[in-house]
Amino acid sequence: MALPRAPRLDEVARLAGVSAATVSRYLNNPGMVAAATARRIQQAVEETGYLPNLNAGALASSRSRLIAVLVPEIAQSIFNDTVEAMIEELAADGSSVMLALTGADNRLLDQQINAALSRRVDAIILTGILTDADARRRLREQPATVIETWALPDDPIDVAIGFSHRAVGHEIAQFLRSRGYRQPHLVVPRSPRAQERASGFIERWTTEGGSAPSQIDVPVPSHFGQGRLAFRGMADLATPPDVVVCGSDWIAQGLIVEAQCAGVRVPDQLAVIGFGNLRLAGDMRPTITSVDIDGRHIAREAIRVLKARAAGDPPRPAAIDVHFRVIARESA
Amino acid sequence: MALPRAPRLDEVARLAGVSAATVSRYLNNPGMVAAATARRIQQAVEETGYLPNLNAGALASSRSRLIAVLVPEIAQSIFNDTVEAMIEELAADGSSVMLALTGADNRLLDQQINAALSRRVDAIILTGILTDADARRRLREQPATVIETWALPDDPIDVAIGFSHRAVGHEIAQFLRSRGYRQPHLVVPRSPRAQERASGFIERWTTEGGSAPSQIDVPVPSHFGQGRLAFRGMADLATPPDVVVCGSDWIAQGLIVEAQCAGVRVPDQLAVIGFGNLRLAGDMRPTITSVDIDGRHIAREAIRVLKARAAGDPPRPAAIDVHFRVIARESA
DNA sequence: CTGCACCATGAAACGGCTTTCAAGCGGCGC
DNA sequence: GCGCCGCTTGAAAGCCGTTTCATGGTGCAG
Repeated sequence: MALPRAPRLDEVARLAGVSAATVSRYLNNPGMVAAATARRIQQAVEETGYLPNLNAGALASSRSRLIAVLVPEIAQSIFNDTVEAMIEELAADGSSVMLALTGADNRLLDQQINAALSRRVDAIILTGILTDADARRRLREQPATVIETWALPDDPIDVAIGFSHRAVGHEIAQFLRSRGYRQPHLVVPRSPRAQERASGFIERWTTEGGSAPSQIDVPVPSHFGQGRLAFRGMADLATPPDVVVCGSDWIAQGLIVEAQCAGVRVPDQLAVIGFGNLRLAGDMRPTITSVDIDGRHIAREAIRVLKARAAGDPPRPAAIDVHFRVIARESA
Repeated sequence: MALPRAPRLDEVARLAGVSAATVSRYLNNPGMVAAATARRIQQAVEETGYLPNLNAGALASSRSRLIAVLVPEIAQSIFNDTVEAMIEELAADGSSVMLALTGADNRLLDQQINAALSRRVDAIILTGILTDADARRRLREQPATVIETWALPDDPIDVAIGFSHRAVGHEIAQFLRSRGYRQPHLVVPRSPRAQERASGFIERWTTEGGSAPSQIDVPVPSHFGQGRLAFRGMADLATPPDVVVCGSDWIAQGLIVEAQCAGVRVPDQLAVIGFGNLRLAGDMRPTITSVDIDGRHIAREAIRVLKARAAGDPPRPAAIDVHFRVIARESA
């Protein structure tokens, strides 16, 4: 196991018969060097197996090509599709992702922001993270681009890419009314986003003349087991619902399983709608009506912003609405 | 939005009335400086809001405090618990994680290894990734610690932390025999690990006098929908099974749902066992018998190895067996 | 009191790349 | 034939820490 020191830029340069500066230019901007020189350098790179030291590069250029992605957790997260798309798109663009977990309660947010800033990341992408006034101020007062995703705050820290959770609530209310449901029951995770969707739903539902829905709150992160519990909890309701609006597809799935075990047919006796349009929504039996969020779209918009900034665009706050779609399936 | 340049080490030093070297020592090894000096430095750090530039630090010390974690994907991954534990434990230890996705088919493995090496990561942790001879050679010929997890290869690249998938197969066979099942059917994802478990199962099952099980292979990543399909596929079998051995809890869950829809009672008419012991296994109705892997244990062992190496331990290959446990529940 | 060991600290030399500045060179318009 | 322009390239000055080596001072044994 011989471990010869990794080759350096100047060694490649010597081999190619040019200066280190030229090799650097070739690597970062191939068009800048003459074609013949480029060929010689490329050959030297291959011959030595040279891999640039990105730490040195980051130090010299104050551009780390490292993006911090902060999420509460990944074991059971509705954001995983978005995060996966983000990492893939960034990798294709030549950046790497530093993934940091802030915990469901955001306990580690400050610490992780510091870690990201210490690494001098080019950008911090927040997904599904609530930031208090203090954190927002800190994030505003630093040079990296900050992208909030999955929501559209009134006062974005920098750039926000997401959708209106309130509008989702409206749309679900609209959808269920159009299908003729009368008595909705809400199962709402204790997250600001989910609460906002619920509030939007109630707003529209009652405006349209519906009677106030019943509601139960559940802990985050939401998961299958909560759906089961939520169904059992419904036994206590004064007026039995004809449709359950679930804060996530997992909850919807658990609720359907429990209903079926109790002999309640879905959707004939009880309709169910989820949120997130996870793969299982289309796979479940019955298939689950849900709300689709295009994570890849969010990811691509984020990259677009980052590229624009890297190209010198003035950092000007923006809110990008990526919308959402109710996907009607069997369950509602 | 004023963006004054980030404070530097020497500014903190001047404010504290010491040299930059001393501040550096205090930050990396507080015990090295006198108590009174430490207090002054700490105060200066707080006053300036100093955050060390880890790129510069990495360059100077050739220690990046950055660990690359490579996984095939995260949207639907049985490794997420392990990865989450890994990131949390590493963060607690002061390192950050660069998460890279290699794709279900490992297509991006080479590219991601290069990205990690370019960042001069302290270690590369592979989870659920198959490496061909070429990749293994490359990984061996570089200075970073390489940790393979979730498996115990015969010839670890460097350190392996995992369990024997073959032994899992043995254990499941043993377990099902002891419960009196006679006719198993295997639903096996097309991943080397899953195939190895299946092979171990068959080995033990037939050795103990059981008749050869039927088997169907399914694509990776495995998910709920495949369980449903797998159940339907069972209609064609010559001899109907009395227990289905699934390659993941998701498959098991999908299979149970489909069985119930078909009027087949689980486990009375058909037993099911999963793998991974995801949270939903305990939440499903009926609860799913599964095989538990302690992801956090794997993560902690990995940290232990990294710390030992950082402390100067000679890099000597090792295979650490973290074992596994069959969790008996209602479904089998 | 001397000498020695040890602790706390500072000065300065890197670490490997980027980028500014300047210069060489060939070509083109006049 | 001259001057200017633009394209390539090189030299060298950073970027911001870490670490080695050296030094001054302190305490303790003899």
